[in-house]
Amino acid sequence: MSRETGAGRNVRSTIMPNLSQSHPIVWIVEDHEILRKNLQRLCAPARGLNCTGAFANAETMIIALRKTAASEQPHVLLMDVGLPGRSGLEVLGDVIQLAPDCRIVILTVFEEEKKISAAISAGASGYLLKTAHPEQIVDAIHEAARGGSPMSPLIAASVVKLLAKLTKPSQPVALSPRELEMLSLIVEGLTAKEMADQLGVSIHTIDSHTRHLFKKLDVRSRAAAVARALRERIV
Amino acid sequence: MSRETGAGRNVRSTIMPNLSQSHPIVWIVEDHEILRKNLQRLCAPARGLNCTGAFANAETMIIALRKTAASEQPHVLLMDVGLPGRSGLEVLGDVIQLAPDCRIVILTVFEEEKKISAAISAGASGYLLKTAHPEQIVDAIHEAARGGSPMSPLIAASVVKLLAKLTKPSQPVALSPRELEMLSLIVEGLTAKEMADQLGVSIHTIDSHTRHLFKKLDVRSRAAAVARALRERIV
DNA sequence: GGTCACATCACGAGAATTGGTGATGCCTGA
DNA sequence: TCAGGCATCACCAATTCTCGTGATGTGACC
Repeated sequence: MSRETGAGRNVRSTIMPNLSQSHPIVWIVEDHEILRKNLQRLCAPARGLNCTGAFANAETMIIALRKTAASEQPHVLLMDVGLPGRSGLEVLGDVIQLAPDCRIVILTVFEEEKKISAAISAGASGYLLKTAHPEQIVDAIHEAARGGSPMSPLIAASVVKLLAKLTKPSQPVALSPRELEMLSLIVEGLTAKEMADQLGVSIHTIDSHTRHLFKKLDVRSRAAAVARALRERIV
Repeated sequence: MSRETGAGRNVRSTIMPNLSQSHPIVWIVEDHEILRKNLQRLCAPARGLNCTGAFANAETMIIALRKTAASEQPHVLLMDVGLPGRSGLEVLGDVIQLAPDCRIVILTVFEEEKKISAAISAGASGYLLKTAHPEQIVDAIHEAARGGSPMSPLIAASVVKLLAKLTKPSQPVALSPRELEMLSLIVEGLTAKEMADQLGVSIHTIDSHTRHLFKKLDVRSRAAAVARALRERIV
């Protein structure tokens, strides 16, 4: 997807070099030197980009970022998160702290769900497979600068799968309205007495409903009931 | 995914005997007639696609799907989920039930987070904005058939935002390792005695830890502790 | 009209939880 | 060396929860 849509984006930059100020500032973190140089070349004014920093590792990038004035901070940070595993995602927090508006695009080889979700939690915006074509990378950087989250379809598939897992309703248990109410109040942390007061019924009633609820949920304690309720999104 | 099928059915099999077999079968649901015809034209063998169904609404599509042999079911279903709001996402469950291997690509106008997450929960794979270019749509269908989840960067941004919200660690409470263990076991539904047995310590110890835990979590019951733990992803 | 699910209420016993208070030993960092 | 955090254990009292076994009334459904 994302063909070269940017036809009219910045063809004029070759004619009017000053316009490069409006080009997204791009920083690159990539340990492989040749790849880094290639990426750097790719983010040229001719493509509407302005690469002002390229680093071999995340640490030096952070150090540089610390010394950079807000106006010169990158709009998009293209980060290789390779096999090493370390040194990549850990610094995302620092980046966000130092440059809250910087969009982070991860460049990765594998599509491990774990790493992807970790990267998202850490604040990354886009995810590209290293197999992406140069034009796709350029497009992605522009999309990211524009507030989008460019990602390779295969990575997106992982993200979708994850999100589906996290949001699926899954309410196989049929609870009566009253039982559902019990469950909600228990989850709220109320004691049986408080529930009775709040609902204006006797504690015995609460007790009875609760026991039916337990039977349906197949649990033997309020704590376990809460666990089931929250995990299966019943409440 | 599962492309092995498609044996007969193509009129042009006389002309291009075997080629179209490898083309993903595409179905389209789009109420706007002109748009539908355009999409239909787009999914042509020349682009490596094989559109065998185009419907004005989801209901007729489902009816058709019910009558379709597994081997002729679509590999990719392109669905317009327009303003009506209804009639779109509700049927996704049916589609998945009838054709589990069918990848569903949503074509939408807006990027509402709610609808997007609803669609994902319902089982959609890809999400395109209607502003996408024809070639992007074709690309997306191929990506979907290949198991990917093509999505417009803006939509992906919503998805990422959602996922980030759902997976953010948020552990402002500093618990000791032992207290964390208590919490985990409580969430598992164990009683204090069971915890004591499992950990090989006295129930008094469990008791004490649990009370410290409660103090830190600012709760007064195991149920409430479980609620906090799960809601804030402490466990 | 009978059955069934549901909401309501009740008693009683035993188990579990919670809340004080206090003590001992271990380890770590200042 | 010493304070402080942590894990461990203990006793005691009050409260709460869990469970068994009831009961009544109401509405839905066949």
